[in-house]
Amino acid sequence: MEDITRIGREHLVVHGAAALSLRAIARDLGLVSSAVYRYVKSRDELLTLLVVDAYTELGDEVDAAVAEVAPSDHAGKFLVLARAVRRWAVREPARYALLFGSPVPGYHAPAEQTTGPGTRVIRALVRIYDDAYRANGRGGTLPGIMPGVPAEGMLPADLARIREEMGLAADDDLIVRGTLVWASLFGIVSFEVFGQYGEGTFSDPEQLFEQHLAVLRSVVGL
Amino acid sequence: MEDITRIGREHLVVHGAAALSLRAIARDLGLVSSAVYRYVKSRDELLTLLVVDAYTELGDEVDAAVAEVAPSDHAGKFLVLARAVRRWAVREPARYALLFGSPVPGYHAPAEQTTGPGTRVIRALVRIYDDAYRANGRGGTLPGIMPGVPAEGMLPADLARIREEMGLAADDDLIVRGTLVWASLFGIVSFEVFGQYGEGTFSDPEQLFEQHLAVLRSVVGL
DNA sequence: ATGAAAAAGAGAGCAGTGCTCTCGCAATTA
DNA sequence: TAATTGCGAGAGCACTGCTCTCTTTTTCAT
Repeated sequence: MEDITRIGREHLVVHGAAALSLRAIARDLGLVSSAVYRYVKSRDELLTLLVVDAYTELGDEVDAAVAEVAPSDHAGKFLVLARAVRRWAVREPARYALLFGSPVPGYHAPAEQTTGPGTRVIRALVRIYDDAYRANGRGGTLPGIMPGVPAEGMLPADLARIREEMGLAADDDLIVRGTLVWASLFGIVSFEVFGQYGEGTFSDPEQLFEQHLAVLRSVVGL
Repeated sequence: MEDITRIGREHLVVHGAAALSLRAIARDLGLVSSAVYRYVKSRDELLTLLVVDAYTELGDEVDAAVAEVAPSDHAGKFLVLARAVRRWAVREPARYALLFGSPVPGYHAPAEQTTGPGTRVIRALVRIYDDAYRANGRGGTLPGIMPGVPAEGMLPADLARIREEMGLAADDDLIVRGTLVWASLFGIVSFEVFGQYGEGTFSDPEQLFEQHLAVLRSVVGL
């Protein structure tokens, strides 16, 4: 099993997510293709294995980075979290694509196995926001939402449910801003990893990333 | 050729990007597989065709939406642009994934065919920022970048080149914020389309999107 | 140690894929 | 009318996921 996931990981980084082939893995293992079906029920199950594996490694690295920062340094925790995400993504573009790119066709990750490791980053992020909110209050540094867009529809109920499920103190506005910064973080990382900025547009993506982080900090009041 | 792209588009929306099969398209056309190779050199070329097709449709809809707004209403133009992007993405998730998801394995879009239509949205977005900057100046509504993160490395040179190539008036800070909002926009759209928020977390994604837009407006000073 | 049970792998085979080749028919053009 | 060109058919190669049966190896209890 370990051999299969190890070779699978290698194939992932070399050939990409959707080109993952059980037969090729079997060849590398010195086995015939049918033999690996003893251990892995299908290609989808192998994908799930690799998804969980990737989520876990990303989560471990993010947690380790955040743990290095003093508990009261909320802004510092935010920065190292974001940098840990980017570092992992740049180092492992194929596995990043597996997690945050287009869903693999015909494959739907089973929620019961992937939601746990798949939510580690956002849970760490939310904890940082909420700790800062509890420590400093609202802070007053947040640029105000433009008037004329009150939360409508089911959104307030959703936010209340999220606050309860995750045991948050943050108000609606901060939760909304938190999800925005969360999605923005992966948006800018995806743009860099997937080459959406265009070839050679930014010769120093890390510098651009740091500038973006500085703005995102102010968005969420850190 | 039109039939091929049409059927290809249909297959795209039904089966997804990487599952695109020339043989299946040939079947739907009542042809044998080798016959379509008269018109399309390879599967990759068909993908390029569909990529350009999708970029063009997205660009057309964005441009049409922006053109409906009064030239002086820069914030309104920004909002309708963002909504047009989201609307198209939600309506065409498979084609959106083809453009903004993980790159299809083994396929590299030829720049000379895709960069033109592929940059229409960002060019429209940059034009909005820059028009607003020219009309209102810096505005002073932008929350300041936190101290300690001056632009370093090659970034200032890159920004200067971009300013010249696109004929911009905006200063470095606004260009950086513009790219951030650009990436953030596609980040939040991707999260919604690719289901990264989690099943049922937000029952009204459009409301969340509107809240995010309101914050993004303030990020770029609109 | 022996014999039964379980595990592991081999091999064939089915249906599908991208793609290349040759062959034949049909339409167009000189 | 004759030649050229365009278009489709069909076979074939190497690949994929996956299922089936068969054989070998290992494990374990007696």
